[in-house]
Amino acid sequence: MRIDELPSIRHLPLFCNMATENFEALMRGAYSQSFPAGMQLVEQGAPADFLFIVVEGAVEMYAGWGKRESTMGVIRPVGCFILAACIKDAPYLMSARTLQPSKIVMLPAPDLRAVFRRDTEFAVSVINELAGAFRTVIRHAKGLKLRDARQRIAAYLLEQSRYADNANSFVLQVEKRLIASYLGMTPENLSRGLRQLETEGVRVKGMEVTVTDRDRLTEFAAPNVLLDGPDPEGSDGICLPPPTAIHPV
Amino acid sequence: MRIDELPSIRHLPLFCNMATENFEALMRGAYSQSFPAGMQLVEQGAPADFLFIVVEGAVEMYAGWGKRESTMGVIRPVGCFILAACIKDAPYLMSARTLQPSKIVMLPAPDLRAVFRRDTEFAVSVINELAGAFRTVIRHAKGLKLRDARQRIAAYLLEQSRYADNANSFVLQVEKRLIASYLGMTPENLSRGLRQLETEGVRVKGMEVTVTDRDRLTEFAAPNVLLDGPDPEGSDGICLPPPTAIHPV
DNA sequence: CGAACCCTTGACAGAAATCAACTAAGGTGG
DNA sequence: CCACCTTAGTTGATTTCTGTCAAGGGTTCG
Repeated sequence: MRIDELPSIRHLPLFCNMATENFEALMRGAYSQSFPAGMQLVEQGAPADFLFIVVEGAVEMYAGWGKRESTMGVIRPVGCFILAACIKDAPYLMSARTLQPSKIVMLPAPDLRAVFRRDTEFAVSVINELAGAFRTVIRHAKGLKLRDARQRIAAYLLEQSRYADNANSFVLQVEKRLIASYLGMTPENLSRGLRQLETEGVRVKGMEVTVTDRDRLTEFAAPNVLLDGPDPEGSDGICLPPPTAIHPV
Repeated sequence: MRIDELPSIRHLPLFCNMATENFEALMRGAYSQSFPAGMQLVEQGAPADFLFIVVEGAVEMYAGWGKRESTMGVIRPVGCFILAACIKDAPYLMSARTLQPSKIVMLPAPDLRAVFRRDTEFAVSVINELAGAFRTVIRHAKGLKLRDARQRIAAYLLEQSRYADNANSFVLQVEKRLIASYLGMTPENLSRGLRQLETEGVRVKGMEVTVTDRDRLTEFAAPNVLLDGPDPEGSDGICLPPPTAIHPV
């Protein structure tokens, strides 16, 4: 475990309130490793031996069933994933692979389970992390069940705009086929949906999104704190990363 | 707070490991109340003032968006709901209403948050509850994204059969329109789906389900621990209650 | 007995997946 | 540097699935 990664991990909501002594104990058992893009880190169904922390790069969480596959989210620095499986000592429900060259820290799950039993502040942090992650997935499930494909796209774009300080122009951070999978549709359908949304106040050209009529788009998507935010509350792999704003000159 | 409900609550995984002193402190602030069927207990968006515990009866968790509504799960005795919102001190993401006359215990959320800070065993129980609930919703979301409607129905019936000790005949515990909503489809579609599944090894007549060809149904549904169980891991309103088996004479 | 309400069925319209073809961009290797 | 290959994205044609609307049967409950 290299020293230079410790501060950024220490600042994670999950670890920032625990006793230094316990944090250091936890980190003594940690591995740090760099992976190329496209490397599978976790296979769903495998025993949860490690908690993963993304220090650099990006990791896609996805789930498979037979030949089908669906993106569940993307983890960016600094965030952790598969916390719940480690706690329950149960098989991972999602697979993970790097989208870019990434630096990953792995904490042995038994150490994790031991530490929150003797560090209340850490236990409280874990509780908050899990409660937030739960709420994020509930929102995701609500979106899938209550909105149709075009409404999900519109709400997603509006949410991305909000993350980019309500900028009217911004750049998508991940491939469209990944966004499509995350939103529960095929890439073809996302493509067509984006085209159709041009009449609802948003134009997309390549990776660049421009909100042309915010009121109209807002009326169409009917965004809602109970479905779209205000903010990602937990990091356990159930949302996509925020975009970068394009600020007008 | 009546004395006679305490033992069953005390036996909940959430409370069974905490210090008696802390449990009693928690219960001193609790209200117990009986409600008729069809009573709305919680409205999504409201501040999370209470943790709810179902002592008798049944409670439906559902979410709405505009005019649409979707069932997220049913809580039966003895189970709790909206734990995550109480912990985050954030608005409820789901509404709740009684399906039957029900006896409900309500714990003030601030008490809850105070107690797990000073009772590590309780904190660990909360962690396990939330981790389980998270995994249950992830499974639900995976099912929605990876399976089509008929496959979801088949998997649901097979899961119900498993809960009924792998009985080949059992009785559904909730209205079909509620099951339909939970599975993310209209009642009409569920009805047609059930009809079509007669060629895949299961027959449904009224509320009674009979598995006529388990191998065939299993092949069709391709059930999987990463999607369907083994068991509900958390109770926070994201699954439907198990059926009762009909044992052959 | 009537009034709801649930469930079912049919007919239809709309949505989404699939299949196929084509473009464009990026990377590789000669 | 260019030819080639791979892959993401788009578009169109088609089929399949799903929701909607409407009607009728059955049940429960007042």
